[in-house]
Amino acid sequence: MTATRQSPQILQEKPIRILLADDHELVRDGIRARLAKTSLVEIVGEATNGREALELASSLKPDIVLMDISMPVMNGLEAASEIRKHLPGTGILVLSIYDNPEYVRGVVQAGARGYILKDICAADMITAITSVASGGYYFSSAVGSTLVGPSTPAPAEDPYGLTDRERQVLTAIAKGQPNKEIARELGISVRTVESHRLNLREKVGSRNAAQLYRIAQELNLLS
Amino acid sequence: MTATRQSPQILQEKPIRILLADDHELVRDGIRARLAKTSLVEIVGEATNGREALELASSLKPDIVLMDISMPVMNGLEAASEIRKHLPGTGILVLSIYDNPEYVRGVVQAGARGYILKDICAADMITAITSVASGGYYFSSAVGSTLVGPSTPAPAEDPYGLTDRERQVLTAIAKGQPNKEIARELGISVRTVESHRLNLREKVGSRNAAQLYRIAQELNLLS
DNA sequence: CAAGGATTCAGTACTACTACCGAGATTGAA
DNA sequence: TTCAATCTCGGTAGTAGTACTGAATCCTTG
Repeated sequence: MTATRQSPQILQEKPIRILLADDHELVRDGIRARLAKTSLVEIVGEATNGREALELASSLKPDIVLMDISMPVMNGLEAASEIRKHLPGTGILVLSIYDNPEYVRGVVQAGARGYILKDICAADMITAITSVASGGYYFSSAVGSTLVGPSTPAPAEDPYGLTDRERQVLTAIAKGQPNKEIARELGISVRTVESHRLNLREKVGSRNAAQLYRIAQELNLLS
Repeated sequence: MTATRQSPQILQEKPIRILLADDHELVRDGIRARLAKTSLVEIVGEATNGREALELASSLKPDIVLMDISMPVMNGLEAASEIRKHLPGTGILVLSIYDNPEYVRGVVQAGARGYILKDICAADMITAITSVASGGYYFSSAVGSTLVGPSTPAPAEDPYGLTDRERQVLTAIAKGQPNKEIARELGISVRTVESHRLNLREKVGSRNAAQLYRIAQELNLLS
């Protein structure tokens, strides 16, 4: 319930100590150049992979670890959860090139408190760092929206190649309606419904009605 | 894909224009006092309910609307979605006393880009405002963690009063196993499984196996 | 110990679903 | 037009689940 917060208070105080972790020197150079412009932050160390990040975080005890997800030896995700485990006070800010919702979720679950894209401008990057350092969460506009909502409203991919009619029938089955009722509702014979049912089970590879519910849900056919 | 961003760039630039919306004068006074300390932000208007906030937002075109959720006439949730609809460029930062995950989700779905608690310190409030003004998302540490994860891992309430054995059977049914198989697996007779099945359907009020899947899922019995 | 719930099992009859078979009508693409 | 897919419907048989009744065993709680 209570927020653990040792919050290094910012704004005009002492600089936020940052550990940089990215396997590309070019990226590190870029970040360093950007952050050099302000006295709000100070880079206290650099790592080129996840393991190194973890070790340096332990010894340097930075306020923030700013790191890439994809790194050799140990990726950012693993590194993040390790850091959270051993150094819960350290804020983790992930820098990524992907705006994939799944990535964002994964990263936050691993313990990161922020996710920014590499096309972020200098000012926003500092804002993000400040946010995380203050104990909050920060997300770039392109990825923040993905955090909310029922995970994936999913445009509903259909890997099974179901037909429209089959989808109708499947929906009814998932609602628990018996064939007779479905037939009445769709204005077709019970035998036809049975046909659809059989075809459905064949297509999705399930043994019985109970399993069809799962499929229906997978395809987002239920309200 | 591309982030829409008209980002008023911050830090040492012109102040962020804020519209304050809270039905309690005391709270507004507090916020005003806090924000007066910095030149980064400027309060351009105040509203005491959702409708007023919407109207003032339209006329004043602030960078940020900082508002409470619970307000008379039109609550913060409705106001947020209206503002997003009519003034998509305006950042909405919600100030609340509740750290309820559902609230946070709802608020973000309604269009807010930040959620902070009223016990936030002045510096963090400014950080939050800066974050939202820059096009990002900000969440207080106490609520940010609720954003991630499968909505509700739910400790699985059981409104049906199922017994342990029944739960076992239900799990198997939901996996699509026929009674015979369930019987073998649990080392009991098929008739017993049928009994459990019947009792289950009675307890949860469903007509057939397909519907039991839904219940199983509701109770979080599936991996 | 008595009471009650959970769990176990059985008989009987009926309904629903599954597994094959085949086949006509329609439609859109090659 | 020919072909393939979809949607339609039927026969027959077997399997699975539903609906009702009744009852024995075990375990816990009063």
